[in-house]
Amino acid sequence: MFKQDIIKLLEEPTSLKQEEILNLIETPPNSEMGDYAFPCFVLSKKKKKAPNQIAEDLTKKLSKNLSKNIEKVIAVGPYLNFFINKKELTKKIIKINSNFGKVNLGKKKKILIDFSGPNIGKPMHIGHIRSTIIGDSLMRIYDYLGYNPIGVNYLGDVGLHIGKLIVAYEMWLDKDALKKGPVAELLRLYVKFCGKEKTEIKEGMEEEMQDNEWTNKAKEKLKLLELEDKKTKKIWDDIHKYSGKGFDKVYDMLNIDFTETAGQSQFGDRGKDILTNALEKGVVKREDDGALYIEIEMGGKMQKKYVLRSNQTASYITYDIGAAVERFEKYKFNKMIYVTDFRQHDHFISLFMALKLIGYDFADNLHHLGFGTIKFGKEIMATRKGKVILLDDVLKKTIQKAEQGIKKRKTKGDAKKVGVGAIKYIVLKNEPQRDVSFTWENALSFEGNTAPYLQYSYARASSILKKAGNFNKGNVKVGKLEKHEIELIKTISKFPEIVEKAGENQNPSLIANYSYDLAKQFSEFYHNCKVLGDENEALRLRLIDSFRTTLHNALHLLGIETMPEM
RNA sequence: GCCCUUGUAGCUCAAUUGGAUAGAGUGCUUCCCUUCUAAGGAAGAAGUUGCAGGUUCGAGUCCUGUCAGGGGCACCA
Repeated sequence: MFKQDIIKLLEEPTSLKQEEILNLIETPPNSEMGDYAFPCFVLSKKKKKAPNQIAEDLTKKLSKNLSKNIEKVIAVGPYLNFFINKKELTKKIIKINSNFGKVNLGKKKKILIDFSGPNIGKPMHIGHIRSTIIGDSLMRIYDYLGYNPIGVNYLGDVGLHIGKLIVAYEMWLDKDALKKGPVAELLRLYVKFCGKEKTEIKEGMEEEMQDNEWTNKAKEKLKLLELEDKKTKKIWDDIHKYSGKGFDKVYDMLNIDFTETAGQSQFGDRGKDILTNALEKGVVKREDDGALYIEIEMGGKMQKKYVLRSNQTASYITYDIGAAVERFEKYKFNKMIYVTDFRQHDHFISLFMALKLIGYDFADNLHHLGFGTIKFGKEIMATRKGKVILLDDVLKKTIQKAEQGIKKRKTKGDAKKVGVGAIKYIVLKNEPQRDVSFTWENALSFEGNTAPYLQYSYARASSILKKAGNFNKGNVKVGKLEKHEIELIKTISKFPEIVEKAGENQNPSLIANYSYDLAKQFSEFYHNCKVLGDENEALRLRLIDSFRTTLHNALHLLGIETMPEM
């Protein structure tokens, strides 16, 4: 929080730019050494002096004109260590309000985030959920940073899996089951179809290349759908409707909203138009058999990227081109982030290049945030084989476990908030691009670095404030501070820069890790500093209140809810 | 074959974007509920950061090579 003071102090004597200094400033390994540190190595070349000597010289210079917020500077070897004025920091921290962490960095610029995008007909499993939860968290982070985030849910409603589902729907649908549990019934149909199909697959044969009775049936249905055959269309609409119900239930439970939900199928025609125009301009070329392609540089070589099939039907990239252009026209976004599995990375790179070549300059502002796979045991989940862990089941179990805990301690906690929070946190605490393994043991663990631990520390803080009743919210005298108080205050003060960094790096895990650090600092404080009845009660109540606000905001950015008791 | 990505404590992950003694959780061995919620706190054991070179004041982090896992290279999505 007082970094600016240090930068100002260093600017003149080091003749470095403010930004350079900011990047160099770091935190010493432990707080007895100082609160901020400036390493002098960079200066040693310029000044042709040993860094240790420079540190000492600077100490003498700076000590003369320290600001109110900086108490002391000392040289420790080649480092210049600053001690901030803890009383001043404390005064600031106890004054924070619910806006703490918000900053108008984005100036209302529009960021469109494409996330979740489940395939209709397939249930959401613990693998899909990563895009959903990361995307939602990014929305919240950019909102805090003063951007205007737009969330788009791009439903996968085209492709061979739809054809398969239609075949299965016609043959084996159990209507009652569909009404009772649409998601489960659609999954049953899909798995049954794939089971039949599988028995006919010859070893080593790729799915699309297959020429077996079942796959052909599915392709047949797709063709009918494209020709707008009424009966087929009706089934497709049903699948849309029923799986939509399943999705809504999940989004509702997870408390996730979208600005817009749109099926991929809506953008095929637009994509074709764009490509036809580009063909006239010569950017897109036609193969003898009628397929359209665009030449893209990949890995140093020019490669053909097909954008329309020879039978003139749209492929994945055709839809995406249409969708990107329509979105840009509709929202005039400054930036768009696609949040999907990292396996699609090459696809998005080609998409961006294709758009750029066709002449859309907004292509420069498109990003792909690819995240790793969720593995269960050693295997990746495959819906096809029915080898899925349904999100529904995971949530049900965690909520149940939370209920037991609440019952045991006879408090008023909200089991749903605890269970949902636990799952979100598991997804968010890891860096997006890494693969993560899902284990039931982790999902049901509520101790240590977990959301329930964070919520628990919030509840404890709330409990103290409740017992205190009305407390002084005006000026409080700040006396001598104890070690645990100082650590907590310092951790709270870091929150705003963590939010910025998370936005910059499109990485919610930074906030998750920070939240844990914050809660841990509070727990240590809680065990070491008595609040009620203590001579520092007034100040400590204010401090707890600030802690609670900060943790609440941090968890809000992760989409995790808090409660006063649990 | 080409390209991307990951390798850190038994397990799951951090490490201030190149900085000071690589930290947490979990599991294991102990201690603390007459004290603001024990979903908690304290202490201990546990590491050649896959391996080998290089770059420099300094490398878990950057470069090269190598080994191992995962993925991509379709007119599939």
